[in-house]
Amino acid sequence: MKLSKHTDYAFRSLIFLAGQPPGQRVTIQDICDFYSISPNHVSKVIMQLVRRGEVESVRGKGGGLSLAKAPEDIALLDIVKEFETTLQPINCAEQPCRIMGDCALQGLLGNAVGAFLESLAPYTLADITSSEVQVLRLQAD
Amino acid sequence: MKLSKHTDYAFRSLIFLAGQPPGQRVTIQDICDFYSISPNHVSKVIMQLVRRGEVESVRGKGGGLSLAKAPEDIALLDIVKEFETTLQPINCAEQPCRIMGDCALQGLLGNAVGAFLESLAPYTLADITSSEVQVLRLQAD
DNA sequence: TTAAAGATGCATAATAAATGCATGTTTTGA
DNA sequence: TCAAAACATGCATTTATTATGCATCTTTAA
Repeated sequence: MKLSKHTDYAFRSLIFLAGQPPGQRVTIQDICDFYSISPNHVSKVIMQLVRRGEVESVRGKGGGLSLAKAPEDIALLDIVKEFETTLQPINCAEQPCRIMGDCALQGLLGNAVGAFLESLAPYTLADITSSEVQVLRLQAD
Repeated sequence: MKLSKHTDYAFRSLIFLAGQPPGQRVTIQDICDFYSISPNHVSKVIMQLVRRGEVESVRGKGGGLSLAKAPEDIALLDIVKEFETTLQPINCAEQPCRIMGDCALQGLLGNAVGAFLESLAPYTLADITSSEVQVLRLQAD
């Protein structure tokens, strides 16, 4: 029971972007250099965030990335929902389980996932971006 | 974010065993026939349950499996904990993340997993074994 | 003493995740 | 206008994990 690296990279990219001074643009390369991760994946993750409206991208020379929303307006829950391919703990339907329909397990597990998500619901990007993180970028240069 | 088939098979095996009349023994083959799943995995899952003391196994001719405890005494949470290889949603430590220690994400996700587990905590095998399931075995014969 | 049935280890296959490479598109600035 | 920067995207490859299958051993009752 773990989250995918897509989700991980999405969070890290957002944290990095949130740590920039206002108006500052950042390249995918910057993000990857900072965390020592592969540009290929990050690129795809960022694209998804752009399409969703959390990140703004400017193409061409001098372009780069920045947050399209205030950190307070980016819900962690939305990120998890976007990047997790499945939130079903057990799939009873593919090659249907014989006791399906009469089995209370599905319901209980569904509630448990619900509790997981609910627990994240109150938080936004602002809650996981400390002031210290903001300094890191500057140190990195 | 999903549970492994090990966990799935463990639940299903337990449900099947709980559905037997008292004193009745059942073979791994019976379980696999009933659900149309592979004996190899089930065999290993059952072994783990035997070692843990949830299932009793009798080897040799005429042997088989039965519950070693009352369904009320088999906590669903214990099964999940046993069969899930990891309950860490994100691993910040392997190739350490640069903002580790300063990142609140870990804590929030940890709480979310906690909420997931807590939600399962009140329930036992008895809660997911309806009387109707008990009939299924008989129909299968 | 044989056959049933659990116990176990190893090998293979399937799936999904992660990564890398190549190329296209947009845009700025010289 | 052209070259370089930087995002955008698709495809191929690798890796890791999960799942399955096969072979063999051990136990035990009939």
